[in-house]
Amino acid sequence: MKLVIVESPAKARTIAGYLGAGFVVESSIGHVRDLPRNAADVPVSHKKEAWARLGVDTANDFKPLYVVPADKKKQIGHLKKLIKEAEELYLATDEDREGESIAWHLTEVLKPRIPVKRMVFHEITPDAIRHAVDSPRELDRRLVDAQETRRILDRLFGYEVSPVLWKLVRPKLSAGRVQSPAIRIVVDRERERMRFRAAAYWDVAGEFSVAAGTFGAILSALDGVRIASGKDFDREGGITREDVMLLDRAGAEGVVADLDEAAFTIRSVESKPYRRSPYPPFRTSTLQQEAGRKLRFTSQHTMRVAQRLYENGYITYMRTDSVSLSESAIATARAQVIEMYGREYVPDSPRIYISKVKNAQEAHEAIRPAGDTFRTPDQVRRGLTRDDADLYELVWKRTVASQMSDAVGESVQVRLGGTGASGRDAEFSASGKVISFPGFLRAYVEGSDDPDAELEDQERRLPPMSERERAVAERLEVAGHETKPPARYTEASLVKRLEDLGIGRPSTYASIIQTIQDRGYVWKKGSALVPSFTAFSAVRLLEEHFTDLVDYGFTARMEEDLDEIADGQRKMVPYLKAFYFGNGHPGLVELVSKAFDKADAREINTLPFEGLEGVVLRSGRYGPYLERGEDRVGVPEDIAPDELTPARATELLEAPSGDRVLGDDPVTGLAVLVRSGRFGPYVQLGENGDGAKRPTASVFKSMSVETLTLEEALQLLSLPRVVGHDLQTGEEITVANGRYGPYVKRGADTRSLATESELFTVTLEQAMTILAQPKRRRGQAAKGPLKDLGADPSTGWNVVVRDGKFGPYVTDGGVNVSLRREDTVERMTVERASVLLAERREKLEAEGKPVKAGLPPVG
DNA sequence: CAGTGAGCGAGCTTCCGCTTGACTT
Repeated sequence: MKLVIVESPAKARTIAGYLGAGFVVESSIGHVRDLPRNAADVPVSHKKEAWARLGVDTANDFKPLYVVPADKKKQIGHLKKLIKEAEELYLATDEDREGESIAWHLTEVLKPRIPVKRMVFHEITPDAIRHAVDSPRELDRRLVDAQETRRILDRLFGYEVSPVLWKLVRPKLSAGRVQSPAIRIVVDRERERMRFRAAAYWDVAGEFSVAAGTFGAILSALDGVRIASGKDFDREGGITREDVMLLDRAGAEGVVADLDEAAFTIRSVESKPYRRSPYPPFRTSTLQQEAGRKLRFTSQHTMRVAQRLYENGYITYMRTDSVSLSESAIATARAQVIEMYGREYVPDSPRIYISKVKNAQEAHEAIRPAGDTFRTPDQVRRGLTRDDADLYELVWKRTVASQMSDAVGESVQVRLGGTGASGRDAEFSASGKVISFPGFLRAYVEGSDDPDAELEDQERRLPPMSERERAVAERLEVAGHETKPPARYTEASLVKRLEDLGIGRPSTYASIIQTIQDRGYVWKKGSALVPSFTAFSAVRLLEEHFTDLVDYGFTARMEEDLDEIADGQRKMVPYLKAFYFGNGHPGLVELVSKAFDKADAREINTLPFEGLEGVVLRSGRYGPYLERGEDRVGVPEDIAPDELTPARATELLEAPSGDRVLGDDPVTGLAVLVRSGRFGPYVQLGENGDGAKRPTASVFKSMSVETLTLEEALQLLSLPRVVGHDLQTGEEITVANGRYGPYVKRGADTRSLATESELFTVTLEQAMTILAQPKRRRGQAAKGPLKDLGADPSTGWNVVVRDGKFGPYVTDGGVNVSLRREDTVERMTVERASVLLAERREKLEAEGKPVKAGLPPVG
């Protein structure tokens, strides 16, 4: 028996059918080993290494630590069993960097003692598979090196830079080679929108009739001077040309009045041949784009549906950057076109598409209907859900159209003019398009992100007319226009932009979109991707401190370097050394430490906002807020950054706060308010305004905001209360409500009170009694140790298990250490605790921190 | 982002790219 391993189970099933008896075809289900994802993934043997956090030994030639992820263990076990019965192993993973790497990892994990052959194919047809089996090759270690370099670089980037964001922006944020430029693209577009100033312009639209019919035309020039239109303005609202005339409403109305009785003549009719070729077949990115535009699918939904179609044999593999079709697929497409539309709808020779995508690895075919004869959408629709059938139809149409003839026709440009009462010459123009042979357009028209552009493709017929023919203005109307800011990215257009930059891979486009939303960098408003204020802070930090890493060309340059590693012109270790430690330029380590030292959190979290004197926009722990002197007001989550105009900001700052006035304080005459704050409801004496501090007090938990009375509020505001003076020392004793609840205080000495109401009732004697008691540590003293383990055999100090805010821990009175994941309170022994404590002491010493002595056993 | 007093300590978050089921609700 010969064992063949491919990446995908569905592919394994297909190939098994082609190879027949004597072969067992199985799958690896993607990568089988990877760097440890987190501390829990690191094997015990390596936990102590300083580099365990990274999973890469940066001091020793970046040696990676590989582990088999939990969800792959079962399959690896299965493969190990199979290999025992096999006489030969064929590694048939994709022929690209990642596929070669999977093949190598398989040999490392399975350790086969039988002959191992590497076989590759780019299309799944019986001939191609047979040929691949008959002409195996060796594993290409240099290609594996290139993959390993890519993997390590991504890990170092992600795991070194993310902590900088945790410290300076917000915990749990992330940075990476792919996601960070993606966020930057979205933020950059929002910045453009914020800078954008609309420009208004007017023109005149006319309806004209000639002998053969009527048509619409737009005023294009007055006395030979071109009328300004949308393309003549820049994004700051300025006009970019001096030789055009800008019409305002009055100007446009003047033109209409002037032309009231004018006679018009056709001045020129120019026609040019029109020809368009079909689009190439789908690859992952274009499938996501078109499914987004035409079916309103998200990238993720498109991929889920495509996966289902693939597994059930409807389409070929859906994660591909290739646009090429197998010979048999081309033949099938052409035959289907002839059958459905006729022979004139296929060109004489087949169309061959070659990928122009940066970094294309071309391990697969384009996405097309599976099989040697394509089932038509009508044939499959019955057995499929609506979404499945719609996506199949899209794939089918695009594939068939890609082998069809060009669309051919004529485009026509007409100019006509007349003289106004004032003697001023006015010229109008109109354009039309007539398609004489639709070719591929019969089957497929690509969608567009821009609705105006979509109209461009449509046929617009003009009536036949000739030069010097008379035209009558049936109607002339003024029309006002405004320039529009550049549109926000959609999932589809962001995927396209990333692909154009060579960032990300077909298998990751959908997850990139997901990640940047999960991290709170981007949110969706309809189908538009809107960057959060956090994204602005993060991008700013990265731009200032990791300029090269978020450069849009970084991945493209990395890919060139990886190609050189795959070619043998360059070596992995020196490359990673230069990236990490620097080489004539600062390395990653230096950039990270500089960012930690120098970056100013306050500055990074100050966001772009202009137009209001004394008002700044900041991003804080509780989200974005506007600050004006003492006043602070939160910015609602659903406001997009470019919508926060000075007018909107003023509105927020002036908005009634929802505070309730309970009445006036009889002593000061000031208003008493209930407000809602960070720590819950509180009462305040006097309105904000002059910057003076206002006394406040938290509303007791036993009180309700709705029924709170002025009397209760005044009582609350009477805190802190002086209870009296210490009978011995004369020190003042007060009671107050603090962040840990009610307490009594004498100098620096404090004790908690049991209830809030005691704040009003406690007498001096009671306060003295409470203060005389030893300080109770919350939890510890109250609950006592969970378990007493007795004397540590190595130190002699008494060890107990206690419960803390981070869960159970052992302590000898000097050093504390949390129980590990594998420990439980019940199973804890003094021997185990002794080991944990020794480790902790060692670590403290290594970090130069003081190690406190423990306490001996009592008695 | 109202202000206010402590204590004893920890470990985690995160990358990109290959692939599917196995989970829970």
